[in-house]
Amino acid sequence: MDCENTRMTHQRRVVLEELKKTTAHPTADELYESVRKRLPNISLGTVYRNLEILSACGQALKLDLGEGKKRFDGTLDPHYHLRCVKCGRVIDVPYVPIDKKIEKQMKDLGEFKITGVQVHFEGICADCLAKEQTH
Amino acid sequence: MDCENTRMTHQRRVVLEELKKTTAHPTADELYESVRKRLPNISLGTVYRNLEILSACGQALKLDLGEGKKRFDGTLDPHYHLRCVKCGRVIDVPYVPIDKKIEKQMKDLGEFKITGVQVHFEGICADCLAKEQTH
DNA sequence: ATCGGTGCAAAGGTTTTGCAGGCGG
DNA sequence: CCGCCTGCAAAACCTTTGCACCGAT
Repeated sequence: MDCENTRMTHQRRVVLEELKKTTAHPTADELYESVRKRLPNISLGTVYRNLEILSACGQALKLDLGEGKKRFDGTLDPHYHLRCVKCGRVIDVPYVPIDKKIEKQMKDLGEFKITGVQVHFEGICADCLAKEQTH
Repeated sequence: MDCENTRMTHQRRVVLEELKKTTAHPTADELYESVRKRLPNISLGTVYRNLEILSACGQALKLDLGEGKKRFDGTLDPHYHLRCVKCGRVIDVPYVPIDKKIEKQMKDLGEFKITGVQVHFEGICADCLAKEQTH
């Protein structure tokens, strides 16, 4: 996509700002709700269009954790994600350089060229672990 | 889900058989088309319901590679998947035990309990690599 | 002034579901 | 027989898109 000819409109700026404010990995609709508090007239379509452009141009990450909807992330530093199977929350997992290891092991296979790896974890988050111990 | 009280109906059997026939990782709709050749009256809803039950009960795998639709896999032996960014095909990648390594490294983090890892690759398949060299 | 962006609403694609009848164990 | 399963169709969701107007550069 052509990232040169994009304009930083008010709407796009607010979408990006709201996304960077949170670590909750909001869906487009969730972000729409929080952006709407500042821009009551913004449309859901605009939020989708801006999230698409922002993620295509490297200013945000688009995540798909198999929930049937996409999530977005304003944190660009390398990290992984864990989806809590109890509460559904998506939390950040500190980066350890496993991508490279995987790719290195996989490179030997030779029948295809690997350009990227998606890694995400399933598990139980700290809050839900605590709840389990209480009961 | 309760896998004890499920019945092996004709439709369910054919869905599973057709899924096991292929390594193409069909979507629900693609599988519907191939099942329909044997059961012309089956409905798409039935295919969806059976794929849900079969994957919940460990007789098939449900894949989500971020395409906006799910794929299904009748091969239960451990293996990974690579989605070709050129042609969109999903091909099998032989298993090397990286899951365990990742989990081991991640276990030390302690703030959450990791129960599973999803790993999938992006790249260029053998066919598309061959085409690139021709041109 | 240009041309990308916006709001609105409709449409698109995938998946789920309510219902009445059918059939497997 | 009981109760899971089916076909059908509508609905539920998430996301994209056509259009006319607006506004960033």
